[in-house]
Amino acid sequence: MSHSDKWTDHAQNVLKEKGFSRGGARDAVIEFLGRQDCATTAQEIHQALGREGRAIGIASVYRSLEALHNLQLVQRFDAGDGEGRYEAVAPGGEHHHHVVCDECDRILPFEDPALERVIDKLAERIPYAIAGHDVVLHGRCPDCQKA
Amino acid sequence: MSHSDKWTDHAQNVLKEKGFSRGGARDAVIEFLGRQDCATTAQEIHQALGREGRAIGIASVYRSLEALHNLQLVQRFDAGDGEGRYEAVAPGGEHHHHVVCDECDRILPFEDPALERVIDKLAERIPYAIAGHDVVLHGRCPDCQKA
DNA sequence: GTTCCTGCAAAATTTTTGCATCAGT
DNA sequence: ACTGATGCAAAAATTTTGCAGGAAC
Repeated sequence: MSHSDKWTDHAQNVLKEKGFSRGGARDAVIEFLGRQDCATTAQEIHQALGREGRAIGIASVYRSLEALHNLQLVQRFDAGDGEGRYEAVAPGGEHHHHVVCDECDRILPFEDPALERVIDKLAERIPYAIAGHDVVLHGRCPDCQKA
Repeated sequence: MSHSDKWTDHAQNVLKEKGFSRGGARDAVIEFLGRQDCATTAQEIHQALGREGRAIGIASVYRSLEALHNLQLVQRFDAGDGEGRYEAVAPGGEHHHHVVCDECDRILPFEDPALERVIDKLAERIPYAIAGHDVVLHGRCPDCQKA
């Protein structure tokens, strides 16, 4: 069982537990998210599924993402362009963050255990019940530095 | 000279250096940002200035924010609701981050030197020229935990 | 006087919602 | 059958853009 299968199964299980009925549109969104290795926008998901011959309504994409986000199965963040980006959250909590090129908008994922430790630690002294976090670095990618 | 005066002056100086002409709308936005202690949305800025009797066009708010952001005088981030939030960036680079309540959207700023150190360190091994960063924690605020 | 800023209105985007219909249970 | 998911279209909200008039230099 691959990593993505693990997440898609987990997501479907949680949805079933919460009393959701299954449907083709949300299944397609879940399957798509399960095989991405970085965040995608709702519009990208919609277009990609359309190209694959599994066209679904854009409203269903948003409704699926909303449901998955409410159940903390997907993480939402904004790379700085006002377009929401979504990605699967592994059940174990392992996850990555993003560096965004301010010129070409290219996004690179990265992970850093020390960063996670520091955030977990500072979360303890904040009076909120912390459920998650996003870190977005901004800068110029190697290609744009050359230019 | 207060902290906010320092930033507004700095911002105006940078704009002048870069060849911008001065104008009432952008002045109002800069003055407003200079006296906020946390991030505000473009719409909030527009409405607040209107209430103060200094109504300016919403387009000018966006154009001012865009110019200030390009010059790295303001930082933009998204609390998770798809509405961009902007705040002044101190010349020295000192800054804070945000915790957002997923239920009531209340935002609390916080700062953590250890977090800054870890981010500066990991930025070294990323092939981007890092210019800034945002950290957004998500959770439930004290009031929403009670409810 | 020339250039840049501003405001208004229109447009473009992203996201949400109403409603009829269809699929899952 | 009943409930919930889906698609389409309309609407809402945010942000961008064109253009004419006015302020800054």
